[in-house]
Amino acid sequence: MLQIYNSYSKHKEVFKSIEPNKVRMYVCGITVYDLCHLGHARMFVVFDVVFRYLQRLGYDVTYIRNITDIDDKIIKRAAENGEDYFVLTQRYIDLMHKDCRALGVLPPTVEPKATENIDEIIRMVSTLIEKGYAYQAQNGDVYYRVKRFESYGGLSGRNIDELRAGERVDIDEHKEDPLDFVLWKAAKPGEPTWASPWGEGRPGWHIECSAMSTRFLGNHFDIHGGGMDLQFPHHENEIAQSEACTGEPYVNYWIHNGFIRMDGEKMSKSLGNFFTVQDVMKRFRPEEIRFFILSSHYRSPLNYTDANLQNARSSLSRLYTALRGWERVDSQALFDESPIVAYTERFETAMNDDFNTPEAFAVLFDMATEINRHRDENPEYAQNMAHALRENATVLGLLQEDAEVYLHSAPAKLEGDQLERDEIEALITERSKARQTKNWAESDRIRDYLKEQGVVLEDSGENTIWRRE
RNA sequence: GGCGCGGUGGCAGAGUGGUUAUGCAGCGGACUGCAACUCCGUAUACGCCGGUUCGAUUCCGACCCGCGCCUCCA
Repeated sequence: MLQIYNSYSKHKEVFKSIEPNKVRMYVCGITVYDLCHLGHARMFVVFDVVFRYLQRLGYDVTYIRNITDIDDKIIKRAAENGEDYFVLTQRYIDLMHKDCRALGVLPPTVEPKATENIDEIIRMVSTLIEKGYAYQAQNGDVYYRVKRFESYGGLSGRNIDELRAGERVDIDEHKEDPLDFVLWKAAKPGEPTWASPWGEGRPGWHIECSAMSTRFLGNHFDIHGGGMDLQFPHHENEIAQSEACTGEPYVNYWIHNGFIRMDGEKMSKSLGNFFTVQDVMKRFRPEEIRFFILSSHYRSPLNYTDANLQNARSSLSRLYTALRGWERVDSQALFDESPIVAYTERFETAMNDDFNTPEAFAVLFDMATEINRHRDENPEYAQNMAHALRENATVLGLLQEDAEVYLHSAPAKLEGDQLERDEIEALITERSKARQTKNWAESDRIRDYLKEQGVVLEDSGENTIWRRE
């Protein structure tokens, strides 16, 4: 039975979907004005695993992940570049998709954009005004009237008075209340705009998610996710907008992923201490990055260090090594037999506990040990265990590559020369000849040379296999 | 200041009121021409102080330290 930590209740709760066998899930994607950094990657990967695991449990999942393609930062960046905002956003959307593909992130069911849902946004703002939850101010902006929404603060655990007393609320003379937030921004010269009942303008940030989630998932849906930093005010505001608009509960389970850290601090754009996914992929395989992300629980902070990425490399190498030689055979004779099923049950128990991927990893490693242990003496069992290992890893989006291909692949986009496969194999042949004549000096010379080139040899009897490290 | 999260062995990272997490690294052994891979074995642990308990790393309280949100941010 799946349990999910609900950020709203601050407890783990048994997951029960609104409709039997169906899950409707919305996740806040990114604002597309720059390259994805590791923090974005964590969000993509974490919710990809949620998506995959819900499907594994047999749910028909509708997964919506939006793209924010109009906002202040986009407009500013486009102006700096002297290009149209939609040229800028399209470029970064393409790059985001490229990063996601590399990281093994499955496409969501629908990936809506703010600018393609302006009608829905306008409709929602209109309803909020009609119901007295919103008002147009002197400056033309439309604001949400926070004090009208009684349960405001429920998600982030704060109340309106505390927020008002907070030091960082900036006073805006146009707002009735400093906590009110913008739903529709009146046009400023030179900005992209859309026509609306309140004049030319563009949507505020929070409203797009309310509008798009409602459009694609209905008024009330199962899961809403995003980064921890979106809990307040973004998600709090979404609840206020949607529930005020529809009069129905908005979301049953809120899931928030933790941050990536650099030297103990949150990795973020504003602090400037971030690595882009592309930066890291110059030195590590995308799968190593994915492994690194899933090696800690999704709600915990995750420290970015070279050592941790190296650790992911070694660990993944161990798993692929166990899979080597058991490639994609359909035989399932033993797959359903109890010793193997027991591991899969342990794996699911781990995942059922709020997507405990580190615990799930432990099971995968135990399976790997089991394969290695029985490789020679009971190959049929090992084969089926390998099959089961791969099946379980699929839920994490890992170990999908052919083991031999993975282990032969370059772990980094090295500058300079890298030995080609043919050269490596020629050297191995040469070394084998030396070994046959017990010319150990020559044999070791070749092995040392390859080692310097990042190629490790493994002898087993007459055969020698290799991998890159 | 308000709200919240966390401090686990050399590193990373789960978990539990009494029994091996797991991975990497270390040590010993097997395998090997030597290695690598693999297997077997093994050491190192639960921030500090009290309390509850037969027994606490695990529950409760205080304290120290770190982090996050309160402002755009995954």
